[in-house]
Amino acid sequence: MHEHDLLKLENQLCHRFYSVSNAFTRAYRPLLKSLDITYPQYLVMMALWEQDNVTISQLVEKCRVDAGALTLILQKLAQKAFIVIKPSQHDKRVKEVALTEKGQATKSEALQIPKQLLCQLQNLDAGEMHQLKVLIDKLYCELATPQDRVAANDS
Amino acid sequence: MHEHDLLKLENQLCHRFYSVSNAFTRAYRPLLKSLDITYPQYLVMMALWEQDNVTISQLVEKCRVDAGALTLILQKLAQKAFIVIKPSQHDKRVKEVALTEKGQATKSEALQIPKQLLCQLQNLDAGEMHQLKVLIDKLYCELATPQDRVAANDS
DNA sequence: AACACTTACTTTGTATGCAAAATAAAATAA
DNA sequence: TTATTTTATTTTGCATACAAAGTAAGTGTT
Repeated sequence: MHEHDLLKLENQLCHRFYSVSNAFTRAYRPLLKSLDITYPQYLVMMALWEQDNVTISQLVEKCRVDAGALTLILQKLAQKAFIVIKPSQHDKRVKEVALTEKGQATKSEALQIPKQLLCQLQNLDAGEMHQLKVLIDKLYCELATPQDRVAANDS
Repeated sequence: MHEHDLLKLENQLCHRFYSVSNAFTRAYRPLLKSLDITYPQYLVMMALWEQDNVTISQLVEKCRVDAGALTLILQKLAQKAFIVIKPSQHDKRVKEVALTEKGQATKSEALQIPKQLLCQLQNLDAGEMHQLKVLIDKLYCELATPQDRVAANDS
């Protein structure tokens, strides 16, 4: 590849991720509307449906959401009564996040979301989907900062 | 895949794009610092280095940046004297964006950016990189809204 | 126990991303 | 030509993303 081409938008992997990531957010918005949550809030809820009663640090690691942003996201989810945030008994620095009954009940509604979205992606077969995931995971490991990498390998 | 697994974070393609896209932005930040531009501003500059004297609509289409956000991004770039924005003679609705001498000169410095970032991605060989691009492009076509899709196919 | 050090989280300031409404100007219809 | 509709861009309001600074509460050392 010519040096000149290195700066072409078409050749940037980053721009593809930028475009697709934003497209995902837009695609999820109408599906999430009935649940009254945003896409980052949905990520947090998915993490909690998988494992309840976790600390904020654990959510940061699992969801890969910025800690500062997560503070606000959790406040919103608490306002909407999906979760409860309480300080830990053992360590007052730590806060534990737990699903409310409403939060747990919402999981069954949310099951429709991935199904509806997958309908939009019939173009990719299961093999391509898998390959994409493998390649992206490989990419993330190199791209992430050393701290992120440690966290990613732990899981 | 069990229905229960559909909501696992690990199985979400969207979460991978979310993580990697944000990781890219963080990875670019230190590299772009010496140029005094942010990552979205860098996307716009790349588009202009490829084709100068374009309209704002053309930049929206090529960069896939939100039009509302682009207004601010262009104002920032104009403040820093990378570009000049002037209304079109023929159609007063349209604005044309042109690189200044400083903006053009910055391209040679910017050539270092992709090189430095590729050094962080030695894990992926050229074939994998290509495969990744192909799969992501395929994905974008399905994921984008009808309007986006039209624009993507035009290019 | 007093000090330094680390951890968990929040706050702050700046920069988008997005939908929807608003503006202004051109194109089209009547 | 006047009214209607479309197009190009900006504005608005809300929700992150991020780095860096700040706060409070444990830990470790001496």
